[in-house]
Amino acid sequence: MDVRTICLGLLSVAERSGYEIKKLLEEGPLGNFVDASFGSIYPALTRMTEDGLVEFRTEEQEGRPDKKTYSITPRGRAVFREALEGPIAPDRHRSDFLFVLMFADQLSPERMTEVIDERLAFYEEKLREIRAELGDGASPGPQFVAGHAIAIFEAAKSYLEEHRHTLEEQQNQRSASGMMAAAPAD
Amino acid sequence: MDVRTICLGLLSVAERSGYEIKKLLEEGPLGNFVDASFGSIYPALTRMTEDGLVEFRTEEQEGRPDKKTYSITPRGRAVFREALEGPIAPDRHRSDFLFVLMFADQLSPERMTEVIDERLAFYEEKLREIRAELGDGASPGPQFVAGHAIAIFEAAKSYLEEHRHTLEEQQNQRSASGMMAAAPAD
DNA sequence: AGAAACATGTAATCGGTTACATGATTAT
DNA sequence: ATAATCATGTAACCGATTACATGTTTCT
Repeated sequence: MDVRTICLGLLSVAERSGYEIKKLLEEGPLGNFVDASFGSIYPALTRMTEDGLVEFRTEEQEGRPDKKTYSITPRGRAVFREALEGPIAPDRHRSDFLFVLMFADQLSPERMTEVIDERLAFYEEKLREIRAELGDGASPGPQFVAGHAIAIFEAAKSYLEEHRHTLEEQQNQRSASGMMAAAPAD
Repeated sequence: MDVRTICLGLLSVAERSGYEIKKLLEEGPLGNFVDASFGSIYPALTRMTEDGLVEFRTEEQEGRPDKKTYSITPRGRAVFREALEGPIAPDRHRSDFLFVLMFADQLSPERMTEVIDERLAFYEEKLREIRAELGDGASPGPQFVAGHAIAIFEAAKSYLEEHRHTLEEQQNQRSASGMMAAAPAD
């Protein structure tokens, strides 16, 4: 999903400024699965205005740049509808954390404990965050997405809690066997 | 994690060619959480050879380009160790699927059913795939990563199965209420 | 006093993808 | 026959990130 489609989607629900779009992507349920920076949002909005997919109204403000509130045009809606009906690209879940754990046997016991504990703390905070946001008034779409985020964070957390010992036990063996080191098997 | 570190990691376990690295990233447990294309792997390997992090031995072959089998050098190992000890970037999970479901109320019932059924089929295939790969002989790291993939795919699958009705019921309501259409609330 | 929120925009850079180039062997 | 696997490499392109530029108000 490119930044243009993302903006179009958010604007299909309500009119918003570029700044507000960024905030929604940081804080909303979508925050966990979609991302875009100011440096991509503002140019996308400008370009889509040229293409007639969105239009904006300027609200004058003191002390700040004038706020540009964008709304989607009928053409924009049509383009977005096509995006919703077209093929959906597969998820891409990149995890440096899991990459690091792949090489568990090269980690010191302290490092292992550190990264795992940090991760668990992260999951807990994330879960608290999402549950706080999740007011009961949300419509089905956002509600579903937030719930999905909770489901997978919880699954990841439980898995880590229940299986960390498989990584930590090995650590003990390595410590126990002294300085034999050398490259382990695949 | 950049491509260089990824290659270094795989080479820290055993010597491999660029082609084999690509295959491991497609098929191994890491396949779900790490990615790199030939167009980035080959240049990375060349550059790391120049930097003395890896070295290669050429195996002559007929009918194909000579195979270059890379192995990690002590300096490469040191660099990789540093990467393992440095800060771990947060996961980035991008999902066009969830983006689309965010706008559930703009989807036709047929489309909704289609995307959900496709997704469930995808989860099932993916799970079969991972379980097939997951020989019992794997070392703790890879075993953990594969298990993690299974855990989150299963969680996602269950969540979708158990909550798809929240999206589909709304669809019925829309159908029932006729052609009232118009923009829904946030 | 200082940080964070509000608000938009541009330019340089960059890592990575896609497509191209080449071509035999093996499995379906 | 045709597709897939094996095998490396380059070049063009591209979307996006990061940093820069500017400046007030409000919260801590």
